[in-house]
Amino acid sequence: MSSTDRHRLIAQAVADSGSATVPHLAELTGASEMTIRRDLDVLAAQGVLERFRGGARTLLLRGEEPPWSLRVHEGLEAKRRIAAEVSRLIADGETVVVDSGTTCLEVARLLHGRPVTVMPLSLQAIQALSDAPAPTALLVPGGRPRTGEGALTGPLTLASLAALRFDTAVLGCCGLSAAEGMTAYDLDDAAVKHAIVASARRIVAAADGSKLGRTAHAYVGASSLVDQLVTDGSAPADEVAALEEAGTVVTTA
Amino acid sequence: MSSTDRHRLIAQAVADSGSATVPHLAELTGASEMTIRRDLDVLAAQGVLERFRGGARTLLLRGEEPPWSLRVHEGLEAKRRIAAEVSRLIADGETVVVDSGTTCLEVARLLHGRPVTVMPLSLQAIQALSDAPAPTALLVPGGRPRTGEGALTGPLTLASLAALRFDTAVLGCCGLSAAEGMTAYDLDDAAVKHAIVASARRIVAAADGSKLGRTAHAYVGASSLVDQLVTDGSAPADEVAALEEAGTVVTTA
DNA sequence: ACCGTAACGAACATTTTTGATGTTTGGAAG
DNA sequence: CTTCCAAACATCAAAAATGTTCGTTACGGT
Repeated sequence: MSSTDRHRLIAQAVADSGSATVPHLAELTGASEMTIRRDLDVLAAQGVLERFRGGARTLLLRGEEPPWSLRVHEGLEAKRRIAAEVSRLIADGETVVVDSGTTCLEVARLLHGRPVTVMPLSLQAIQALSDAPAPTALLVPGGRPRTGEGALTGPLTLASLAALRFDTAVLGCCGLSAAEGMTAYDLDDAAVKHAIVASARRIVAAADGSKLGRTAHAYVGASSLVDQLVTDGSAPADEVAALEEAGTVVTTA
Repeated sequence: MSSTDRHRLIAQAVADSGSATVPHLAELTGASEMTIRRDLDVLAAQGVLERFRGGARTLLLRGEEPPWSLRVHEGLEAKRRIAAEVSRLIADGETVVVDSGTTCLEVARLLHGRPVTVMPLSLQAIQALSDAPAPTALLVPGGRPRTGEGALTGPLTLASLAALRFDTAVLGCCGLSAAEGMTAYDLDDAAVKHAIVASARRIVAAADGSKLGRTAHAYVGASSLVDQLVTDGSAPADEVAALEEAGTVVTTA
């Protein structure tokens, strides 16, 4: 078993019952107690759980977004397929702003080396593009990165977006439905997405099926502001139909 | 011999005689020709040299700044000592802006985990601080990173600096002398340094001895704008005396 | 334009290095 | 006083670097 698999198993077990002891987790995973302790330290540093003497308790509130480290590896192929489709929609020479989030990170990775100008809104995506060869032009927005997430937000980010105009925006979203529009997990993020929408001529949303029909806490705008949606096979058909009805072109990767 | 040592040896040999053949470099380093070819590919990608069939020729113009990849490992201990001294000058709770450059990168590394607010002006430093735990607050400036260097410059950078005020600025410089003031390698960089100076109450310059008494191409300002200079034992005594005369507090690490 | 030689790069084998894991032991927390 | 923890060391596996071989490609001479 790989260490990330074990991490996921531990996080799951702790989240399910609220807490777990070191010996229990050692038996569950087949690893030694020392390894479990080291894993718990890592997960605690990621904000997934909280250590106490002898074990750990969960910090994940139901309904809240799970931390970045757990989301990256989840449904990677689906994200890659969606990202590939999004990348196909972007022509050489365009200027593109890429939102934060795990799906958008994959999009950024695919733009590596292509002759486009990219402004990514997360530290992870900036890092992925920082060693890109000549044809790719990187633009860094200002902002405060959210811990773990790496998503840039705040006045500096809004100012950077306001100072520029883009051909295409690649938006990730936490929730998207024809009825409730696009939603994000918190207001800061929603403000950034709003600024992105205002700065780009074409809005492409990248969202796996689980995001469709869902509604998160912070409202970004009506679904009609999305020109094109790229999703995967798990998208609910009725929601897709409703979005198409509202004027969004939907592509299934 | 480590691979970076060999890279440096190759870069040196090619720079010295303008060009070198693969067999010659293989004999010089004791490595196989295949390894030399792979090394040359790496160095070519870094912009250090240019491949031609059978060997490589240098791309380093005399007087021009050598590329980042060659500077990082040069005089590392001296840089670390200087950085440690700079770090000692920064109190907990301060807001700090850290310039680009290899010495400043070491300063950023030492601020990792300390209870300070930091805005680094290079991608490398941002990366070094991106996983910093809670007490450290990271602020990302906007800008266009220079390839290889990672130094952020341009209007977005200037705007980010103009929007903020800092307790302390840590400046790296290419040249510093009492007579000629502080100089940078190019105008964009000089403009950024100028903005840094305008946004910080206290200016700390970090420069090893080789920078003192030297003058680069782009003028930043008089040496008197530096409140405190941290340098090392290799600094020329007369230059240090002249800077102290002009009002700069000089510390030797 | 053709051909021979030398250089190149892909593929594989081998070595070195690095990172992860397990074990032991002294010390700290409850 | 018992249990848990973390540092130190040993061990193992994965990954990277390096060397070797061989088919292919580019250059120079004719």
